[in-house]
Amino acid sequence: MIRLDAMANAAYSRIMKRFNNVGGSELAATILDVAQRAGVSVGTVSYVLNGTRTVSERRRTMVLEAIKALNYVPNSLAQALRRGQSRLIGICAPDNFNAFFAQLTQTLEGIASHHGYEVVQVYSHSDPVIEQRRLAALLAYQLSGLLFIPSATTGPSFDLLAQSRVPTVILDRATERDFYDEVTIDNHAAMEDVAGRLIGLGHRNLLFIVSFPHLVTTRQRIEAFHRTAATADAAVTTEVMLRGADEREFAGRLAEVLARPDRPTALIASNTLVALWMMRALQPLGLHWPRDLSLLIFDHPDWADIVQPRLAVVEHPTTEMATTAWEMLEHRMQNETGPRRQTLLRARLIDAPSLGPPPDRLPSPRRQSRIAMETWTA
Amino acid sequence: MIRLDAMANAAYSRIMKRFNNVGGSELAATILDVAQRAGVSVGTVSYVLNGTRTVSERRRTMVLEAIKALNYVPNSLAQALRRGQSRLIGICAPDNFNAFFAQLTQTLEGIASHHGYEVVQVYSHSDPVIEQRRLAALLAYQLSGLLFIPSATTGPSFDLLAQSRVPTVILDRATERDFYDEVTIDNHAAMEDVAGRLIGLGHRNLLFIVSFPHLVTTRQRIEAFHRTAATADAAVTTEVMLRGADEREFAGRLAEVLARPDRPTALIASNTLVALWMMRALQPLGLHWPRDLSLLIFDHPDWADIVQPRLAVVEHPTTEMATTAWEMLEHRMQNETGPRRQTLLRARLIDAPSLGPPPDRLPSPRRQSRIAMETWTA
DNA sequence: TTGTAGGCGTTATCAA
DNA sequence: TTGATAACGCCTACAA
Repeated sequence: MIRLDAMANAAYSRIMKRFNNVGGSELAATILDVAQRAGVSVGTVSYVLNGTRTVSERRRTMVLEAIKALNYVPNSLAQALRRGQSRLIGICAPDNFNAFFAQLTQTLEGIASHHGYEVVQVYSHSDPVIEQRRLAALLAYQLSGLLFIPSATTGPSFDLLAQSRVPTVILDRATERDFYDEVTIDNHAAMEDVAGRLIGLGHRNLLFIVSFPHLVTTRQRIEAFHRTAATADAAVTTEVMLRGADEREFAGRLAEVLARPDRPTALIASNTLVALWMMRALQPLGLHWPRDLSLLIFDHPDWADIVQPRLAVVEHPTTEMATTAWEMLEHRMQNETGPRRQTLLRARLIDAPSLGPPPDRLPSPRRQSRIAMETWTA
Repeated sequence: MIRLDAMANAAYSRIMKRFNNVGGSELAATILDVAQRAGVSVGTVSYVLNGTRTVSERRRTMVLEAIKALNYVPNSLAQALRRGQSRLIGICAPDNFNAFFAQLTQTLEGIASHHGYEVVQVYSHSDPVIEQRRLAALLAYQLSGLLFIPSATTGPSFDLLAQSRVPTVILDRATERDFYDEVTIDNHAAMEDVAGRLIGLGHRNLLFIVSFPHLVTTRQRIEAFHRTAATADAAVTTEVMLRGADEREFAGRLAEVLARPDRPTALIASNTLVALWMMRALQPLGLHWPRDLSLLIFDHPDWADIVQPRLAVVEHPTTEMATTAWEMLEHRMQNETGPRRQTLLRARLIDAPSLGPPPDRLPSPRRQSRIAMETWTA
C-alpha cells in the first residue's frame, strides 16, 4: 500500500480501459490526459482552466493546445463533488400545462444558464406526495439552489427543504411561513382592481371561479374579492365557486348558477385552466359577452384576444418574477444567513370588450356573499 | 503516507468540518457517518443500500436505523462519479411557448423520474448557436441519455453529439442523417389527410402557412401538400406562405393574399403560433369561417374549441411520442451499438365546424402551385 | 459474512 | 512558478 503500488494501479486501470475500448467509442479525455500530453501536472491544467493561479505563458499554450487536441471538457460531476457545489439549480413547478408556469420556467432556465448553471426540472402535478418525492430526488444532486412553486402552503416538502438547507426562493405562491425568500404577486391589489372595475361598471352579482381554494394566492384573492364588494357604495353579492376535478360536472354547476334569476353578471376566472373550462361551459348556454355577462381572466392566456369579443385579463409579470427570483436566489446562495426577503409584484388589468355594464332587467340584490361549499377533489 | 496517517487525516478533516460548523447548519451525513453510528464498515452500508450483497439481519437493521436517525441520503454526484453514470437525462427543446413541446417535456419528465432519472432541461430558442452552447454544457454532466428536438436538420449540435456518443433519441423532427434513433410524426400522411379533406369539400385554392421552411417536418408537409393537390381530380392551386418574424408584417401579407380575386378558400396553419397569428390577422378582415373560408390547424392548441365556430385540428400524439422516445432511449442506453430505429407516429385529423365548402362565387383556378419567396428571418 | 482501501475526475494545499 | 497528492462521497474488488 505504498505510493508506487497505487500509481501503478491507476495507470493499469487506465490502460485497461483504453485497451478494452479498442475500435469502440473513445473514452472522454480527462485532466490527466491533458496533463500528460502537455507535459505538465494536473494541477497546472486545473489552474489554467480556472485561472486560479498564474501559469507561465509557455505551459499555458501547451495546455490549451492539448485541450483542443483532445477535445477535453471538464467533468462537471467531478468538479461538483470536489467543490461541494453542483451548479445545478432545481426548479419544482406544478406543471407545464399552465402557460404561466411553462413560460416562467423557460425564462428561469435562460437566466440560470447565462450565469453558468444548469436547471433540473421536476413537476409536482399539484400533488404534495409527488412533490416531496421529486424534491427529495432533486436534493440528492446537491443543488446549488432551488426555485420552488409549492403546491401547498405547508407539508412534508417544507420539512425536506428545512433539513437540506438548500438556498431556496419561493415563486408565485406565498407560504405564510415567514422563513423563505419569496416573490409573489400582489393578489389583494389585483383583485381590488378587478372587483372595483366590475362594480364600477354596475355589476352587483360577481362570481369568482377558483381551482385551489387552499392556496394563499387564492385565499388572498377571495379575501380582497369579498372586502372590495363589502366596502363598495352599492349592495354587491360576491360568490366563489370551485372548479373541481370534473369538467362536465363543473359545466353543470355553472349552468345552474347562471340560470338563477339573481344570477351573477360578471365571471372572474382565477387562471387559464378555469378560464378554458368556463368558456367551454358557456358555449351551450347561449349567453353572449359583454351583453349578457362580463368575463375576466387571471393569467393572460395567449388566446384571450382570439375569442370574440376579446377577453379582459390580469397579466402576470412573468419576466419580472423570473429576474427577481434569480436575483434573490443568487443573493441567498452567496449569503446563506441574510434576512428573509419578500417581493410583491404588481399584476396589470388589461381591459377588453368582454367587460361591459350588466344587462338591466336583472333584479338588484341584497348585499351578501355566498361561498360554494362543494367539496373539492383533486 | 501509510494507512494510519490517511485515516487519522480523514477523521481529523471531518472533525474540523463539524467543529467549524458549531451552531451553524448541520453538514449532510455521509456514508461514513452512517457506518460509524451503526458500528459497521462503509462497505456494509453501501451493500444494504444497494442490495449488492447479503448482509446479516442484525447489521442490516443497525444500518437502517442509523440511516433514519441521521437522515442520510446518498450523494447522487458521488454515486454518479463512481459509477460513471449520472442518471441525468438531458432534454433539449426549442421552447416552452409551444404547448406541444411543453407537454411533451413534462410527460418525459414523468416517465424519466419513474425510472429513477432526473431531467436537465435546456432550450435552444430555435437558434443553432444557443443550442450548441447549451448542449455542450449539458454534456459536461455526463448525461445518461439525451432527448433532443433539434432546431435544424444539421449543424454543430450534431458534431457535438457525435463526439460525446451520448445515447440520443431525436423527437418530432427528422434529421435525414440516417444515424439517430428517431420518433417523428408521419407528416406526409397527415398532410394528405388534410389536403384531401379540403379538396373533397370543394376547395380549389389552398394556403399553407409555415414557420420554419427548412425543417424536415415542414418540407415533408409541403411536399405532401403539393403532391396531394397535383394528383387530385380537379385543378387545385397550392400556395405556401412563411410566417416570418414580424406579426404585423405577416398580417399585412395575409390580408393581401385574401384580397385577391383568386384568393385561397382554405387556410392551414402549421403550428399553434402560426394559428395564433393567423386568427389575429383574420379579425380585422371581416371574414367568417366556414362561410368565407375554412380553417385548419396542425398542433391542437387547447383553445381550438374555444373560438367559435370551433377549429379543426391535427392532433399530435404527444403521450405516445414521449413513451416511444423513452422506450427507444432506454434500449439505446443499455445497448449502445444496436441498429438505428425509427418510429413514425400517426397524427389524427379532428373535424370541426371550421371546415366547410368554399363560397361559390369565387372563380375556379388553373392548376398551379405558388411558393411565397419572402425571405425568412429568424 | 465482513472490512479495507483504491479509484472515479476534480480542486486545492503543501512543499519545493 | 510548479509538481505531487489528499480529499470530495461513493462503490466494489480483494482480502480475511
